[in-house]
Amino acid sequence: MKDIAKEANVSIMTVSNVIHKRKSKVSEKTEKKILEIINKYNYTPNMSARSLVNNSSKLIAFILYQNRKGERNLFENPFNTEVLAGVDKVLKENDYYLLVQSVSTLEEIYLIIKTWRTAGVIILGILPNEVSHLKENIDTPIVLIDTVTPNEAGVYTVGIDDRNGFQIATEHLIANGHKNIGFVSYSQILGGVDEQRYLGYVDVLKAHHIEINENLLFRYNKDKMNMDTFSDEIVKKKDFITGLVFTADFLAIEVMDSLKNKGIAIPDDISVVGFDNLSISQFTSPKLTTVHQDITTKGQEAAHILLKVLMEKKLN
Amino acid sequence: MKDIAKEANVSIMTVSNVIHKRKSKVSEKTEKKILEIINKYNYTPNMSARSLVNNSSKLIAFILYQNRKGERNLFENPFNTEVLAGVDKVLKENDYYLLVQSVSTLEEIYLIIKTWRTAGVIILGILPNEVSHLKENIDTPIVLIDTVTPNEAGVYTVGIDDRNGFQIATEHLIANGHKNIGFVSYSQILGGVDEQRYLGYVDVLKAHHIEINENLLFRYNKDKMNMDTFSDEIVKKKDFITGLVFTADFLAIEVMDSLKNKGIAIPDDISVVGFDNLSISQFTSPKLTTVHQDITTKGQEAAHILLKVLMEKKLN
DNA sequence: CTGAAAGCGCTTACAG
DNA sequence: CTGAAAGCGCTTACAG
Repeated sequence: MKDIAKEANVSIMTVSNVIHKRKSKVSEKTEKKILEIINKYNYTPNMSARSLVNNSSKLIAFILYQNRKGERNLFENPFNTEVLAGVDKVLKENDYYLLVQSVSTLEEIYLIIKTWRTAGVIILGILPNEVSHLKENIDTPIVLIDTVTPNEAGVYTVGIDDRNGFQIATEHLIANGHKNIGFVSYSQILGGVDEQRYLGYVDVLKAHHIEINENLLFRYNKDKMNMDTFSDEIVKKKDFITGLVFTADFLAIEVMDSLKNKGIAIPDDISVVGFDNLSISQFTSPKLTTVHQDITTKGQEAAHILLKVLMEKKLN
Repeated sequence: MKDIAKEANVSIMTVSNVIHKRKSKVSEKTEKKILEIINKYNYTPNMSARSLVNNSSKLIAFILYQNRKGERNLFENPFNTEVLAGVDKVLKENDYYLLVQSVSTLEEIYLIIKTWRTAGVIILGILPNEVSHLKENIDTPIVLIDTVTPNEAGVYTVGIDDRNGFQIATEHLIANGHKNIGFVSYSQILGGVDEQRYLGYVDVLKAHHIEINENLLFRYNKDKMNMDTFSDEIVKKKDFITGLVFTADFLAIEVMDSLKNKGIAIPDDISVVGFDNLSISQFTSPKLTTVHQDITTKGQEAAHILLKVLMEKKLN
C-alpha cells in the first residue's frame, strides 16, 4: 500500500479510500490511476493488519461440537458436511472466510473465537442447556444449527419444525398398518431436536390411541455402546416390533445394515423410516424411506443470518 | 499484554518471553508471577497481530479444487471430507488452524493464501499440468493430495500406489473368471490418479492376454452428462460386459444404483469392484467390493508433512 | 478532495 | 535476566 501510494504520488489514506470504494472521497482521476497500479502489482490487502485494527476478522468459525470423550469423527457424518457445504457457498460469495474445527469442549470454541477475533460463529451440536454458557463467553453473533432454544439477543438458531417432521414420519408407518413402532435416536435426547422429534412421535401415537411403550425407545449412546450390541436390543424384540422411526438417516443406515446382517429383512420383517434425506440414503437397499429436510439450505441459512447481523452491526 | 506487563511490573518483552517459553530469558520467579496473571485474565494472544509481524499466520488453507463450471458440491463427496477429518485432527493437535474453501480457479487459491498469509496449503483436485503454475504463484509449502507429480522443491504430494491398487481390483475380477471388464472413471483421466489406475487395469489385462477394448472405457463427465444417460452407455453393452472396475467408490455407488434401477442385477449380471473403501460403501447392497485405502490417514499425512516442513523452515 | 498522525497487539533485533 | 525502540500493514478520526 505504501508503495502504491508512492507510485501514485498520493497518501496511503487515499489508496485506502480507493480500496474501500469511498467514491465521494476521491476524484475519479486519482481513483483510476490508483486502481491501475493496484492491478499492476496484483495488490491483496493483508487481512491480519485489517483484523488487528478492527479488532475483528473476516473469519467465521464453523464448529462441529460433541461434548463427549468418544473418538467419533464428526466429519464422517454427511449431515455435518452438507451443512458445511452451504456455509462455504454463502461465505465465499460474501468475502468471508471459513475457519473449521471439530471440538469436544466449549472452552475450545471460546479460544478459537478469541484467538482469531472471528466475526461470528456457527455451531452444530450445542445442547439447549449449554446455550447460556455459550452466550456469556462469546461476544460475536452466534448461530446454532439444530439446537432448540428460545431466540436470545445475539444467539440465532436455524432449524426446522422437527416435531411436525416426525409426525409425518410416524404417520407414514401408521398409515401402513403399523402399531408397534420403535423410536430410535442418539442418546442425548433431552432438549435437543431429538426431543422435538420424540414429541412428534408421541403426538401421532396418542392420536391413534396407541400407548407409548418404554421398551420401544432405543437410544444409541455412541460412546458406551457399539452398533452390534445396540442392534441386538432391537433384535430381541423383533417379533413384537413391526416398524422403526429413526431420528437420523445416518443412524438408520447403520442400524439397518446391522439388522440385515442378523437376518432381519427390511421392510418385510420390519419397516423403517428415516429423517434427513441424506444424499446417500438413496443408495441403501431397500432405498430408505425418509423425511426430507434440505440440509445444505440449513448451512446457507445460517451463513445468511450471520451476514445480516454483521451488516446491521456495521451500520450502527 | 500491556496490562499484564503493567500488573507484573515488567516490560511487555518479558511477558512475550514467558508466552513463548523462552525459559533461558526469564527468571523462574517472574515467569511464575506472569503466568499467574495470564491465567487470571484468561489472556489469549491476538493472532492477527502475530501474523502481521511474522508475515505468516497459523492458518493452513485446505482447498477443494475443481476446475470446471459444474455446480457440483465438493463437500458432498465423502472422500473429500474424510481427508478433511484427518487434516483437522492433526492441525488441532499442533495449534494450527484450518481455513476451508472450495474453489474453481487457481486464482482463488492464490488470493486466499496472499490474503491470509497462510503458513501452508493442502489441495485436492490439482491436475499434474497445473502444478508448475501453482508453484510459481505460491510461496508457502504446498501439499497435493492424489496428484501424480514428481516431487519438486516446495511441492509435496500424498498418494498411494494407485497403479498397484488397481491391479488388485482388476485381478480380483479376473480371478473370478471375468474377461470383458469395463473401466469406469471420472472424465479427467490424463495425468491424474485415474491414469495410474488405468495403467494398473491395462497391466492386468495384458498379463492375461486380454486385449484392451476402447468400447469398455467409460468416462463420466459430470458437467456434460447426467448419471442416467451415462449408465445407459453401460446398459447398451450389458450382454457383453461381465465386470466393471471403478476408480472411485462414490462413482460406483451412483452407477450401481442407476444400473439396478434399469433392471441389471449386481453381481449376478455384472460384477463390480470399487476403489477407496469409503465408510458408506459397506451400506450399499450388495456390499461393494472395494480396494481399501485409508483416506483419513491421507489427510493426516498431508498435515504432518506440512508441519514438518514448517518446523524445518523455522530452524533456518 | 487529500494528507499527517496515532495506534491496533505483537515480535525482533539490540542495548544494558 | 530485563527493557526501550522500531516496525509489521492497515484504519480511524481529524485537520486542512
